[in-house]
Amino acid sequence: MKSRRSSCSDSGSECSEPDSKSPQKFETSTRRRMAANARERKRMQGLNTAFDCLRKVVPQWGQDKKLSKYETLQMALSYIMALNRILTEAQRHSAPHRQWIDSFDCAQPDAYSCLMGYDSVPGQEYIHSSFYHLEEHQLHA
DNA sequence: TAGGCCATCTGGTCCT
DNA sequence: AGGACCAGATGGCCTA
Repeated sequence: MKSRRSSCSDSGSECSEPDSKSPQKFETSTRRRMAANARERKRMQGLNTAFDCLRKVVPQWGQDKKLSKYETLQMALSYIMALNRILTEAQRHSAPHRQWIDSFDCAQPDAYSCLMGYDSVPGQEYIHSSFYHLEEHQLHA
């Protein structure tokens, strides 16, 4: 566990004034806050898992240091654009090999797992939705 | 020691 | 009402 806010800890007890509400209401809101904190923690862990998955498929060029989240996103963007360009060029210059290119079903979101080399990973849905988002963004650009 | 990166908490907003 | 998502604040850890 990393840092905690000193005054408003996991209990959430010091952030509001117990006297201003009935003890029961106070307890309810405290319990809700704790549950919300736990959900948020879990959500962020899922997000980090997705970032780890992304780091695995993005080129690092021998960098021993782990890419930051921002760097990972930048790298993913560059990587996708580069692959896209390669594919476009290949399609343009090698019509006879069209069949070979078309065989890359991995370009479909449903088949990302075969690109990534595993069948199912936690947070995969998040990655898929991100790719959908990217595609939509490109369509509207 | 400063700056970058990160985890966590929190309150607000939107959606179901 | 409650959950998901988001952005801001805060403090810890690490490196140059």
